Amino acid sequence: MRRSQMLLPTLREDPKDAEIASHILMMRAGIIRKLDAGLYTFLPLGHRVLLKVIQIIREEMNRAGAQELLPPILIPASLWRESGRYDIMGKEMMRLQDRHENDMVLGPTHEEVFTHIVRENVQSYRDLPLNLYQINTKFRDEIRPRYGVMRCREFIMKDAYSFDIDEAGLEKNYQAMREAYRRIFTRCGLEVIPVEADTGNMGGSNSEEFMVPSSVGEETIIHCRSCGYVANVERAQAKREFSPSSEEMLPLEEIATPNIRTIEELVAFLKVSAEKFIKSLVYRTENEIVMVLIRGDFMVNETKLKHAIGCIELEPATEEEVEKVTGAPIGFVSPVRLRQKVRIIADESIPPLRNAISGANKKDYHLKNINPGRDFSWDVVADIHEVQEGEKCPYCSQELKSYKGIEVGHIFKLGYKYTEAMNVRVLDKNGQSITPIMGCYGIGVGRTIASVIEQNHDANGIIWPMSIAPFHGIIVPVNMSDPATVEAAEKLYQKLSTHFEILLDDRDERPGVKFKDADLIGIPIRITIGKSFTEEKKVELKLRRSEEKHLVALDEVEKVFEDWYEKEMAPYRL
RNA sequence: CGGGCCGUAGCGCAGUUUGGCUAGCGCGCUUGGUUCGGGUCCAAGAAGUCGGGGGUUCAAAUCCCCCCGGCCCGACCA
Repeated sequence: MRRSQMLLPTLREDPKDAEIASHILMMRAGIIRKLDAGLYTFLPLGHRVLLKVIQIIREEMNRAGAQELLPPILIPASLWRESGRYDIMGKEMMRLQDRHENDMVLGPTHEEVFTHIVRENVQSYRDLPLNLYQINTKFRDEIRPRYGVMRCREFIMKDAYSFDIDEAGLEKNYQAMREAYRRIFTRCGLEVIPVEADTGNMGGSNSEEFMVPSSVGEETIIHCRSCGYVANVERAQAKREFSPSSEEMLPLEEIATPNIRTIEELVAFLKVSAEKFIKSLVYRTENEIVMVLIRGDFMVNETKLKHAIGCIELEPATEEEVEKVTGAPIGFVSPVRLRQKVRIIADESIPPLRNAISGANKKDYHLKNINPGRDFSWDVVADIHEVQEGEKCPYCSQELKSYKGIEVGHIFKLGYKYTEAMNVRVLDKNGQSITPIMGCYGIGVGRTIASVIEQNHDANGIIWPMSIAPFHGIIVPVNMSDPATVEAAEKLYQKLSTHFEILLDDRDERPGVKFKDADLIGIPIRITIGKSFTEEKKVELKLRRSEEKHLVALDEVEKVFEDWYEKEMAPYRL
C-alpha cells in the first residue's frame, strides 16, 4: 500500500475527548473515528488490524471444533419474549419497530437466536454436541459509553454457544473454549488472566472472565499471590472468622446522635470502632423492599446480595420508601422496631455481634446494646460482603490483593435456562426426549484491540505485535526528490510486497514527519532509505520496539527482512 | 437521571469576567519557493451560522431566558 493513496489521517495532537492511551492512540494513528456517542468507524488502518484479530479468533474457534455462521442482528421480539428476557433486559437493549409495527430488537447478545436455530434444525442426540459461533455486530445502548471502542454501543463480538446432551459434554466444550481463548489471546500478543466470575443475569454455573490487568480496567480483581486464587470482586470470597462474643447482653439504650448518619461520622462521634456497628440498608427489588444488614466495617456486594435475595433488579430504596418502612430518615434506621414488616437479609458478620449499635428508627437517635436474635431476627443469612484488599484468602488464608482489569472474554456454563424456556428437545439413544445443555463464550474484538494498545505502546505511539500489525513493514524514503532513493524504494516495495504487507511512505514529506508517523502507527519493521543509501548503497532496518539500527545491502534486505519477520512473529505462533 | 466542566475554522485553543475597531493564534489545508535522518524555513492564500432560538442594547462570541450537543464523576452493565 502506498501511503500517498491511503486514507490515514494521523493527528499531531491528542484529541480533547480521549483520556486513556489506547483511545488517544487509536484516534491519533487514524485507526478509528467517532460517528456519535459509542459509535465508531474503523478506518482502513484499523480495519486491517480488525481483520487480523478476527482471523486469529476464527482459526482458533474452528480448530476447537466450533462452526461459524451468521445470523441477523435484527431480531424479532417474540424470541425474547419466549426466553422471558424481553422485559428483563432493560434499556440497554435497543428496541424498535419495523414498518408492520412488529416489535424488533438489535441483538445485544444471541442466546435466543442460537437456541432457536438449534431448536429448528436439531432433533437427535446424534447431531450433538454442537458449538456454533458468529463474529458479528452487537448493539447495547450503554448508559455511558466511554474510552473509545473499550466501551461502546455498537461493537463487534465473537460469541459461541455450545449444545450438549449432558454436563460431561458441556464440560468438554467449556474446557475446549478455555484453551482456545488462551491461544487466541497469546496469538494476539495479549496477556490475560482467567478469573472466576459471576454469571450475571445470564443464568448458569461456572464462569470465567479473561482479564487484561490494567489501571484503566473497569473490573476489580481479587488475587492471592500465595495460592493463585483469582476472582472478580463480584464473586470473590474471603476467609471470615467470627468468634461469638462472651460479652454479656446489656439492655437496649437510646442515644442522641444529632445529624450523625454515616458509620464514619458515628465512629468519630461515639469513639467506638466500626465493628461494633450494624449497617442497615434498605433496597428495592422487582418484588419487594428488603432490609440488608452488614457489620459496620464491611461493604455490601450487590451481586452477592442479588443471589441471596434471588432477585434480578436491585437498587437502593428512596428516602420516602425508607421512611415508610422504618419510620426514620436514612442514617437512623435499624432492624429493631421496624414500622413495617420486611424481609431481612443479614451478612454472616451479623449473628455473632453483641451489644451492637445501629439506628433507632427515629431521627437523630441510635440504639446501643442491640443483640441479634434478642432484639431482631432475620430471614436469610449469607455472605454478602465485598472483599477488600488485605482480607484473607479463602483457600490458604494469606493476604488478598486487588487490581483492575479489562474484561476481554467471558466463558460460562449456561445450563438449561434457554433450552428449557424455548423448549428445545432432542431424542437420546433410548428414544427419550431430552433437553440439551448450553454453554456460552464471548470475546470483545474491539476491546481486545484497545487492550493490546494499552499493553504495547510508548511515548511515540503504538507498538503492534507482528501477528496483528496492520503492515509488517514500512519503507521510508528520506528524500523523495532524489531519484535514486525513490527508485530503490519502489524496487524494494515491489519485491517485499510479494511476501509481506508493506506500507510505502511515498509522500513528499520531511523525514521527521515520516518517522513520527511510522512510530505512531506502530509498524513493527521500518526500512529507511536515506544517507547511508546515497553514501554506500545500504538501507537501514529498525524494529519499532527497539532503538537498534542495522545497515543492510540492498540485495540482502529481503532475506534479513524475512528473518526479522520470523523472529517477531515467533512469540505469537503456537 | 443527578453533580461538575465545556461548545469560537478540519484539529487544539485565546477572546466572554468589564458589550465597542474588520473575530484571533498554533497545527493542518492550497499555491510558489526552500530544505531533505526525527513534526524545515519564507511568502501568498482559502476556510467561521462564535452550538441553536428568543430577548436586552445604538451595538452581543461577550449580558438575560429557553433549548440542543459533548466530556468527566456517579447510578447501570452477558
